[in-house]
Amino acid sequence: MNITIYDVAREAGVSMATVSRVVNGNPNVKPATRKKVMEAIKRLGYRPNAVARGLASKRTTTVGVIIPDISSLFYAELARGIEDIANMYKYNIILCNSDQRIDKEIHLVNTLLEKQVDGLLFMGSQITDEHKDVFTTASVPIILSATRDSEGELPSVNIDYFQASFDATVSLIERGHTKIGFISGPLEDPLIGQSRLEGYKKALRDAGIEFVDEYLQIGNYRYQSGLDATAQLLKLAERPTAILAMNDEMAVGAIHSCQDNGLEIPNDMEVIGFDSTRLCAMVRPTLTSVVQPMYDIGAVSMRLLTKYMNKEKVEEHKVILPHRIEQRQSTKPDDVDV
Amino acid sequence: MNITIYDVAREAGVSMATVSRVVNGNPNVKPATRKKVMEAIKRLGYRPNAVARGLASKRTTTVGVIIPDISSLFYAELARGIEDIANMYKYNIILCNSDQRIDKEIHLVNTLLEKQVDGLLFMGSQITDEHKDVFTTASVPIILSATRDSEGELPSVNIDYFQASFDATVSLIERGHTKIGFISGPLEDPLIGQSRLEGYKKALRDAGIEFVDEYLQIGNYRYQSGLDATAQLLKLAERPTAILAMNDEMAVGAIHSCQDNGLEIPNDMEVIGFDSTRLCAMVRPTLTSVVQPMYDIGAVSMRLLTKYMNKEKVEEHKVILPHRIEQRQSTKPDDVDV
DNA sequence: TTGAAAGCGCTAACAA
DNA sequence: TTGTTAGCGCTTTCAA
Repeated sequence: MNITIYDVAREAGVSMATVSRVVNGNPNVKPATRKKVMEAIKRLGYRPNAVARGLASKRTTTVGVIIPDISSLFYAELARGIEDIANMYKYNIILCNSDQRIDKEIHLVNTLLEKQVDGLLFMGSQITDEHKDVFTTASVPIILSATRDSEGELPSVNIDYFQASFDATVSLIERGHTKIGFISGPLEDPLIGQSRLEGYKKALRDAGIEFVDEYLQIGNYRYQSGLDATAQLLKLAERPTAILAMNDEMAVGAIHSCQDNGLEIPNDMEVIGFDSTRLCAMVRPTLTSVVQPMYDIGAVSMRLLTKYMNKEKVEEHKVILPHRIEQRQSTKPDDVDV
Repeated sequence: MNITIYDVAREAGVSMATVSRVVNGNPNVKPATRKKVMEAIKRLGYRPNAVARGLASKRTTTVGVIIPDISSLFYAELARGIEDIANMYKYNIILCNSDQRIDKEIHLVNTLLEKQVDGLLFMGSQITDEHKDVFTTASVPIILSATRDSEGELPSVNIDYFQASFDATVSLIERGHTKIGFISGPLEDPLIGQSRLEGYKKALRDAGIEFVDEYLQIGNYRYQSGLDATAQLLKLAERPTAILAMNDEMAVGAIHSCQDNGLEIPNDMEVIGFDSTRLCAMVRPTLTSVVQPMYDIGAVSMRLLTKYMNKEKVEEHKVILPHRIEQRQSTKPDDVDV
């Protein structure tokens, strides 16, 4: 059998309550008593049972994290941000991969709630009514991380995808481009996929440039799809002179595809990626990319969650983190005033 | 207040025990009774409390995972393997980043044991006596994943790092190289870092090639260090004609550094990486690399852990997974028999 | 096939 | 400052 708080109490000649106080750092204990208890704990090798504590106190100091795929560079970085802050506040995280499958997502939410997590961090694509149904059955706070619901009812941490994509497109237009290829991720995702496409379209519209259907290519965020999408673009009679890809991996594919076709970057083709992952430095020429602060999104999400869990006042329930464009070699240097 | 098993029992007009049986799929329940209970559960929106269950049953269906850094491509892939298999066996994982800091590792093991995990998966660099001390206080199985203890007492899942490095070096020697640069990770890590260096040295020795101190460069597994290490190698009077790097990221750095210096790959320099991550496809020329099946290491580790947790017979406590070299364009094609 | 009841190891009033 | 005690919500004998 394992050592329990009761064994420690007997060994130290005090009550369970006193041991509990010592273990939990309650100041109402005479130093001498505390010492006795500490010694008994050491002698017995006592290790408090967090499950029993959780049952009695109704707090588990554990939060659930539902993530599409931890093996993706993007989400791994985000997860690291979450875990660092969780760790700072003495929480542990139960991490679950959902593969963006709705049934799995719902199932995981239920499982995590059964496990009595103190809060939930959710990353996914769309928030359906089914999601909202489970969410409302939860008695603990839930935060959307790099994910939004269309009505914007739930607390969330994001960047402004529309604006980021808009800005990147504008920066290309300002360089004189009118034929801009757009390599999107799947459009099923209404709030990231769609928003970014809308940002692109808006920038064109603002500049009086017509949207050309063939310039829109749908990828799957993988290298190969960037390669393929670009091959399609290059086949067009009126081929684009610049490409905006919705993540870095596809952008690297775009660069290579261009190079394979004898184009020189950035002179024959300018390319901008998205996410500004480490990958940007690992390609020649290096990749200009929209910085999406993934680690920060995770960290801020977790920080926000701790506030909800502690029932602190939260003034901003929907956090938008800033983005910017990191210039590297796949775009021409900005004109410099002399 | 939340709905408890007692509420369901009353609603269904049965005892708590019967509800428990239904919830746990115990067959000794009359179908009609089961139906009554199921309906009551649905009506009340009952959600079993896993913490209470854990306390009563002494099983949490949760395993602890201690990983150096989830944001590393290598470990993220491994973690995905772990989680997939855990999920398959209905376990959840509590994931913790250790940053390879011993004090943090020890602390995490203790925290996870307090949380009553049913088992532990440990990834780190070296297993010190301090590690072994905590490990022995655990009453649940612990498995080392991509990590080994020098004495080889604990169950573990690995590849043969010595042999992998040996094989890669031999393949270069067989291509006629005698001047082979070796970009290592930090050598503090005795079982991965050192083993691989030894494999390299042994291959040279077997071929009667002398080990040249300057050909050994120490990196930190990041792109920049591959760039820097290679720059050093290229400065040598007798510069290498081939480079073996201990991960893909550094190998890509090596490729770029060579190209920056006007060398053509693979003609002027052959390069082999390690891990065979997706990165290999994302560089021109594509990178030949030693395949270390990271996902599988995670999956097999978790599978092994389930066996221990179920007290099944395990014939092989130390699993060595096969490795191989994936030929791509950074090495010259093998001679083909006509 | 079902129910009664004794814990699991701890926290948190409350009392002293 | 310390102890007593009643749960927390469930599983698991044991008996019926």
